[in-house]
Amino acid sequence: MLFRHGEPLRALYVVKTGSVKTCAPGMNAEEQVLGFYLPGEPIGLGGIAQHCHSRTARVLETSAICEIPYLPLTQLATTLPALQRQLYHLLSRELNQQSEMLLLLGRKHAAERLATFLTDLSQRFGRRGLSATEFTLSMSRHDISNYLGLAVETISRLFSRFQADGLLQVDRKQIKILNSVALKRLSGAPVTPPPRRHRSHQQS
Amino acid sequence: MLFRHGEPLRALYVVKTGSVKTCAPGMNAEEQVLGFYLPGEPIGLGGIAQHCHSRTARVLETSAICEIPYLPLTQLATTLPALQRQLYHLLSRELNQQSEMLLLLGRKHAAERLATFLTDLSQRFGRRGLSATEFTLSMSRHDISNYLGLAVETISRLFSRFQADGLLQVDRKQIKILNSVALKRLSGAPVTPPPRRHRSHQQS
DNA sequence: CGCGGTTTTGAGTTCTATCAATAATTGTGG
DNA sequence: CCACAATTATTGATAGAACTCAAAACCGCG
Repeated sequence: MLFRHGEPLRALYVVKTGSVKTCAPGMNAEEQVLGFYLPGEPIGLGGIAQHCHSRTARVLETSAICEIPYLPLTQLATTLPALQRQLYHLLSRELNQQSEMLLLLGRKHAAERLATFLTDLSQRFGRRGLSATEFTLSMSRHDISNYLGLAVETISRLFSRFQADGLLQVDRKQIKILNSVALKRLSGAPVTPPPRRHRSHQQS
Repeated sequence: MLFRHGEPLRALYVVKTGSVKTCAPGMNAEEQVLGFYLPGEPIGLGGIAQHCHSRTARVLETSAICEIPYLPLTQLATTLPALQRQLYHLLSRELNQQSEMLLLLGRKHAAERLATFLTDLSQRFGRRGLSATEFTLSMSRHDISNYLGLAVETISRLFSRFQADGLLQVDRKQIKILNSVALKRLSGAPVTPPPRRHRSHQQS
């Protein structure tokens, strides 16, 4: 564990290799997964103001983490406007990512959520020079389900379905995206909004 | 409308009287409601880094809004560390509020969501010296449902149910909280986690 | 008073959670 | 290294929560 919710903030962190998840204490025992962090991504921004961590950060696998001591950073920031701006920028990026999650949790159904999750991961891997179509999930199905607000079984079923539909090739934690276009379309607004016809006896 | 998503950020705003909602463009035409702002609460923080608004802000009723020009503010902040810190603090508060919403949308069912929403409003009114038990909702059922990730009909039914259960007294937009304790308990982790028994023929 | 909009209520359907059981994988000690 | 236990993942059956469609009730307003 990198740090725990509530601890005094001694440093910020950047993932060098491996991956990290951040969690907040949920309602009933189980904590809520709030984000996954891949190489190059900064962790702990949310605690800057309170001088204590707002999340708990756990590594998902053997990882190399770069530690940025907090005090020197803020002191430097007071004299370096560019650094100051960069910190704002990172904070604000976090905020916008969370807004995306609000949209996902509030308006998307299960398949859209998983598709969004996978496309997002894909893009982030791609941005780091890694393969955008073939990667391994460092987090468990359980973590994914928690993050996406679904049941583990739903995630499992969706992986099976996506594979059956030729969107993915899934082998345990190894993912290969076969049809990124369809996946992306599925993740956002489907061109044809699910034309659900019930009351089918009322057809004209 | 106060400002629109994407516009250059000219000022931050603080609600003096009335109320405001912020929205982001959703997937299918309809935009997603991301927050409601009551008197005393600051709007527009999310855009600080990009120098442009990340949300659209719409007033919900006749309101008095205080405008804080952006440039002077940031310039002042570079020389006033206390102001700088205050800005971080507000940004970070926004972040934590959103985390709460992630929890709500990801793990709570409909009744818990509405109960959370009402207790939150109640507390915020109370903090401003207004009645915490009796207030009027400035937003439509539709806005509430959008914000909470539910259907309008569900909101309506829940208001009816809460009233039938003696939790609230609802008259159109007038709300009177009759049992704030029960409401609060409902909003978080119920003491007895919903003991749903299906397969009831298997009872011992 | 009649009209558009919002809210409420009702009926039926769908999606996803839950329960249950099995299979696959990982970890552990002999 | 293998057998066993323990976790994690998959698959199936069922139930329940919430959505959709539909229509009525209610409200504000010209």
